[in-house]
Amino acid sequence: MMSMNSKQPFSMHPILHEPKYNPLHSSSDAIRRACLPTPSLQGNIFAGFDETLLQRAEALAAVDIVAQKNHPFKPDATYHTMTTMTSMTCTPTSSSGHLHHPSVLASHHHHHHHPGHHQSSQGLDGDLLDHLTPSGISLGGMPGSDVCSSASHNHAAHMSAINHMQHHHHQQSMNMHPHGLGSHSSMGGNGGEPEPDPRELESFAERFKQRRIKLGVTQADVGSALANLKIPGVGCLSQSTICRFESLTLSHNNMVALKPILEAWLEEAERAQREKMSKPEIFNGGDKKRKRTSIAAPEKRSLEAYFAVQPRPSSEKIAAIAEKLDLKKNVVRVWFCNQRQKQKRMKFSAAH
DNA sequence: ATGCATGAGTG
DNA sequence: ACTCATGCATA
Repeated sequence: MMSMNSKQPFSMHPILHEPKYNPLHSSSDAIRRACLPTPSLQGNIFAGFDETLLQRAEALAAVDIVAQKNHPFKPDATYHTMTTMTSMTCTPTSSSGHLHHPSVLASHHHHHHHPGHHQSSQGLDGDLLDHLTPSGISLGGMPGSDVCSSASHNHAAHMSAINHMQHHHHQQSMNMHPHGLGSHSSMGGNGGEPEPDPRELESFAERFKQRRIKLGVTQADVGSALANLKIPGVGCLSQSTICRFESLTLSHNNMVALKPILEAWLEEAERAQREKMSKPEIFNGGDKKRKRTSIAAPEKRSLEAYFAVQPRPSSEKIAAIAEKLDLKKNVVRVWFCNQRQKQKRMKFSAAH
């Protein structure tokens, strides 16, 4: 047995590599913040009261529970993060596991944005959550469970050997200023990936998937195989990322950054296969895991309702919401972060 | 295919 | 404390 080889054990190079993608596009416009499944609520909230929102959400939630009798787990129970030194990273579902270093695929354009706050509906949220405020809650009837201040982040470090190095400034939406329109692509430092054209990306993703399947390779395989390409600054990627690439559920910049890499892999894979075909030879072919928190439907509904009113609640509000829903503050915070990311993607794809 | 989570980089 | 890119775990 000799089998394969072609695998490199390690490859850690802290290369700082900056993929530069032309800052031009910036085509993300069309900012619309409401595409959540609770349109009816949104409209009314502002008109009248905040409490309504909550009660509605929770009432619905309650109904939900009863109706479905489905309450798999307590929001709180499922949470544990222990990656007791999980070995390395990439060991997807099938075949090959290499080391890698995810990284730098980030693209950066210009940067600026203002995280802290902005936007309309700011005054509103205040009202909305007023009830939630600690004082309000106490009265409300949830004596409770403390948890309020608990930073609660039990996750032990999960040191994977991964080195992320990205470099990004910021980009899209919000603060892009259209001045400089006459611009053209590439001029400053664009050498490889010319157009951030959504159409092109879309068709590429589709072709990619098709060719990948033709090669008989899984998404996970692609992810780990990337490390074999030895592209500076590029290690392997997860099945998740490949899947998201194919389904266009990554941010535009992320898609643009990944495209050349996956394209390179595809070419290489097809070339390798041709080579194999040409010669009739042989071939060949635990620890503690992190537990994923599962937010129950009722809580999720409430969160969505809050999000519709205020996508960026303050820390205090997050804490209040967390207590109210009996969730860890960190879980709520992360939920909002993920929700924002998701919404951003949705906005983008909706615009194209 | 997706939900929740981590972490680097940035302010 | 946020955004963004990614990943692990899971439905």
